[in-house]
Amino acid sequence: MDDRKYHHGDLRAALLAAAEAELAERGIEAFSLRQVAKRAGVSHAAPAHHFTDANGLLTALAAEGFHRFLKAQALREAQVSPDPQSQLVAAGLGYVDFAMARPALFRLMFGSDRPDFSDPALSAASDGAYAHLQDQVATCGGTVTDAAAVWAMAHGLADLLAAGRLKPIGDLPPAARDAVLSALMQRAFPVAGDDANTTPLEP
Amino acid sequence: MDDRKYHHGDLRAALLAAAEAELAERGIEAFSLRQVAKRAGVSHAAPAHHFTDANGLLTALAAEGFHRFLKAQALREAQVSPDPQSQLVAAGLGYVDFAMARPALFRLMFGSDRPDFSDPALSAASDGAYAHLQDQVATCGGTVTDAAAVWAMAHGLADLLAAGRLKPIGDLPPAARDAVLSALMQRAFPVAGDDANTTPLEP
DNA sequence: ACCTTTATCTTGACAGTGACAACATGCGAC
DNA sequence: GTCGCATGTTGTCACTGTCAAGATAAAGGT
Repeated sequence: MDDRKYHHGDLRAALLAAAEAELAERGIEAFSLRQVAKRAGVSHAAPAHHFTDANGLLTALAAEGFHRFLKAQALREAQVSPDPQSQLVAAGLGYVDFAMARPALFRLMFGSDRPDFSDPALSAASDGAYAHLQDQVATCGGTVTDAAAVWAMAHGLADLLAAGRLKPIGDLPPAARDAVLSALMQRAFPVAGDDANTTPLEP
Repeated sequence: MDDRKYHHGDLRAALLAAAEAELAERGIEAFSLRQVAKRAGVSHAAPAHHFTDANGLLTALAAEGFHRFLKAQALREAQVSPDPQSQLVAAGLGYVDFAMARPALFRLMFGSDRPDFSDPALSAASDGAYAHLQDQVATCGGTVTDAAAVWAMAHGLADLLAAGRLKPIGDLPPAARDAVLSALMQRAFPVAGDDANTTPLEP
């Protein structure tokens, strides 16, 4: 019944999938390379040929995570009107979607020292996510500080919700939750001309 | 020269201090119980008598962290006028202060599965921190949603700054940074009567 | 076709880790 | 004083990540 061949064919992808499953089930703190290998049905030293390190695997996984991260935002953006403000809020909702759907992966990407951010693939993926935000804020006519505000609000909501805090919001039905989150996102970047506290903080 | 006695005297406190130092130097991912014991000058199994587990030590450390966390906020609050708005913003600055001063401890408290939050001491400490925020927002006449907004903004800023992201803000000189952070905190909770986008989200 | 090179995977070893058990020490209650 | 028990130690076990050496098969040259 064991139809595995000596050469797996696409072990790299299989290991990434196994690693993500392990991450989701065990959490990042209990992550074990040998366990991942066992899950992929392969010897404990096999991963080293595709990812040099345990951290190497996590680095690749984080990079893949950032691509899915952008995809989650794109999904939300496609569902609203194309005006810049709506797009920005939608991206924020996608940010939270991702964090709640894959809390362990989210934590790996934003709250772990293990991924090597000097790795070209991860660095590029990470920078891409930041560039997307920056673009959106710029399109809205916002400053660097505005970008920081939006990012901080989205990230704070995402991180707290992923950690199971903020229950009053996390336990809301999806529609109601989206409404609250949208309102909160808009606080971070009030539309221009609202009132005094929206005067640009930077020239 | 080794004047240590068989019974340490206050090993519990020494272990907590050693653990915090290890956490700061090695990071949470490389945290090792045996290393902590060695640092405290004690055998590898000694910690088990004061904290049952490695996680038990981290739980106690997190609890202590929450107390310092509140202290960092109190420090800021004492430096501004006693009106509720200023106090709330000051608490946010204290939140960020703590995260930047002790990023590893911050991560242990807010982004780790290892501390046991069902532990009475940690639970109480954690609840205390949340209660403080809730009180402040209530004093300002804010709703539960307002509390979430303030919390998310402060937490997002703190987490991103602790992770070394948000460089444009993190690299600012303290005074300028405080100014920006204060402005961002105020976005999360615009003073009542500002304009339309501040209409309460909840009755 | 055959042989060589190379990538892929396995087996075996080693030091370090957390947890447990068995034992040593000495503080404090009586 | 001596005895109980909290406090520390030593020894061991299974597990982990990493490295080295060997096995297998795919690819490429002749």
